[in-house]
Amino acid sequence: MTRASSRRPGPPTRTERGIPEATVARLPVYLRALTALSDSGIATASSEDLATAAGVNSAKLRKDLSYLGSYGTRGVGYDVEYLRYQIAREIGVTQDWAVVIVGIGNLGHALANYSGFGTRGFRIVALLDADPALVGERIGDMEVRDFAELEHIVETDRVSIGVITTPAGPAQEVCDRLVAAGVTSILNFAPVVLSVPDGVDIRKVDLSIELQILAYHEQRKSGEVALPQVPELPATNGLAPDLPAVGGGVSA
Amino acid sequence: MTRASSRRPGPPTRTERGIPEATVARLPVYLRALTALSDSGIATASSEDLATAAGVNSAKLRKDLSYLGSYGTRGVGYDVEYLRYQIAREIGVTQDWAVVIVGIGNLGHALANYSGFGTRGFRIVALLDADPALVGERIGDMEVRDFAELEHIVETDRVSIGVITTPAGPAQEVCDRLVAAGVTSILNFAPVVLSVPDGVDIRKVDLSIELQILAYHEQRKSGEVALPQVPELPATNGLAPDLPAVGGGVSA
DNA sequence: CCGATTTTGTTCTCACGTTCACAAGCTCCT
DNA sequence: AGGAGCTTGTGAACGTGAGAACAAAATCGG
Ligand SMILES: NC(=O)c1ccc[n+]([C@@H]2O[C@H](COP(=O)([O-])OP(=O)(O)OC[C@H]3O[C@@H](n4cnc5c(N)ncnc54)[C@H](O)[C@@H]3O)[C@@H](O)[C@H]2O)c1
Ligand SMILES: NC(=O)c1ccc[n+]([C@@H]2O[C@H](COP(=O)([O-])OP(=O)(O)OC[C@H]3O[C@@H](n4cnc5c(N)ncnc54)[C@H](O)[C@@H]3O)[C@@H](O)[C@H]2O)c1
Repeated sequence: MTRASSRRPGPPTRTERGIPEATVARLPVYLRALTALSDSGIATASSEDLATAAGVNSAKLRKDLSYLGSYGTRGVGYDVEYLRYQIAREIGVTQDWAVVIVGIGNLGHALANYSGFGTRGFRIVALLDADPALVGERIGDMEVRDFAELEHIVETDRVSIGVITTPAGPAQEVCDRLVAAGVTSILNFAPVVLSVPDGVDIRKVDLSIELQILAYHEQRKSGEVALPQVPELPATNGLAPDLPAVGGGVSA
Repeated sequence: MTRASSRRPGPPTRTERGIPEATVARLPVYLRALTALSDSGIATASSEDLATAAGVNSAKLRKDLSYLGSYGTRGVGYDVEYLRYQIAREIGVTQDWAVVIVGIGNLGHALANYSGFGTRGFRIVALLDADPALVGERIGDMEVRDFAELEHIVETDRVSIGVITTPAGPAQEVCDRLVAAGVTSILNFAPVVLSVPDGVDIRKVDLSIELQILAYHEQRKSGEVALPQVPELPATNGLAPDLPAVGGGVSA
């Protein structure tokens, strides 16, 4: 099977060319914490200070940073500006990435109005929508353009990141168009599972899911160990035979 | 959280009263997939079908579902309606949870206008803002109310979930007020690390972080193994001595 | 120049999460 | 009725991540 892939028997994945995904997800948090410290005029910070600012354990922070290299000074700590630059470089936000937003409804408007992206390594180069009534509307210093211009814009501005804020229905179709146009990273707000070819990264932001996760824990808090729990399994079976009459009998 | 852990030394965490966090985070995805199947008039689905719809591996899906109980039928699959109800019950969205949104700016407006929460187990009971100019504004069938009414509303409507969409500055203060008022679950959109007492759950949605994670992978794609990489470590040290002259000498 | 002190970088161990693989169990066909 | 064919539920192997602990390096005071 996958035995042929055993290159290094002893050393466990040296730094080589890969930072653990869990670490990658925390680097932006450290970056933000460092920026805050820098803005406060703090020049040096220990792993303990940084960990507190980032809301993590200091051992974890040190291990995370160690994947980037040895940027601290023992007995002293980390130079805030220097480390900030190193992390920004590692993430790739030392220069701006061009971004298009597709679907300028409620959420698209909010994103278009948000000023926080420009200061964090991203530049919104186009707001696209398929609705002719929206095309031409000005939002800040930008104008909503027709979704048909996608391919042209992606090529001209070398866009590699796309944000989908359309309804769930057209999301896959929009996604396919983005990929075909050359976009290789997608941030999806629509509540659907998008499928993309290899080589394209996709991340989703789903507010309903976040709330439902909170609800799960909330339920546990109130009921603690109580919970009606319902007849977990009726001794024999009784699964398919008797539907629990929740949403009414489904046709089909 | 890590309190009552050492109860059973031998058996590996029987179903008891705890579903792995990673599984909890996927249950809402399964719930949505089941709802979609149900809407399509499909009465039964195999783990393979479900896994495809949810965008996960079928073995993972089966293991996840096994934490809830034995709700499938071997050789057949899962009854869509039945399983949907069981998951909804486990998550706790068989009845609605009351939610307040604090900070009715760009993002707050978008959330207030969103109709998707009501159908997924949540009921927005109040839109709160500290800005007198906003108070009284109507959004859909709701009216923006003064943040000062928070305590009253939380008590009256038994609110347990709060959403923070204020700027980063006042977020911790708003968070403290929410907690003091009795809210025990918080969804935070402000780009800050909030600290809350034990017993309060907090989740964050951070768009800049999502984009930066995409940027990291994007950078890897283009440069592959290239990347200027910069003098990773100057042979000796050279860390603290020579600041990289990025932000100039800070007064610390 | 040396030892005390501080803090990093790393190693080790344990816990958690994912995937494979297959016996157990169900339905349907002959 | 009995076997063939599916599909679930789960034990076991494997991989990743978290945290404790500590040796290695750097500063500072004497
Ligand atoms: N608004 C929220 O707070 C919120 C919360 C959670 C999730 N979401 C999700 O985010 C997405 C957007 O939500 P919204 O409230 O902004 O919806 P919306 O209906 O206000 O906006 C959707 C926009 O997409 C455009 N659009 C539709 N089809 C298109 C296509 N094929 N190509 C280009 N543009 C197209 C529409 O013209 C519209 O302007 C939805 O999937 C929604 O489920 C929104
Ligand atoms: N808009 C976006 O697309 C977007 C994207 C990413 C992150 N965010 C974050 O989400 C948050 C909200 O963004 P926004 O664009 O809606 O900001 P915004 O400035 O439009 O709205 C903030 C609202 O909060 C209210 N507010 C301020 N202090 C308050 C207090 N103490 N109590 C109650 N209300 C208070 C303000 O009156 C205002 O209405 C910010 O933290 C922002 O960084 C927004």
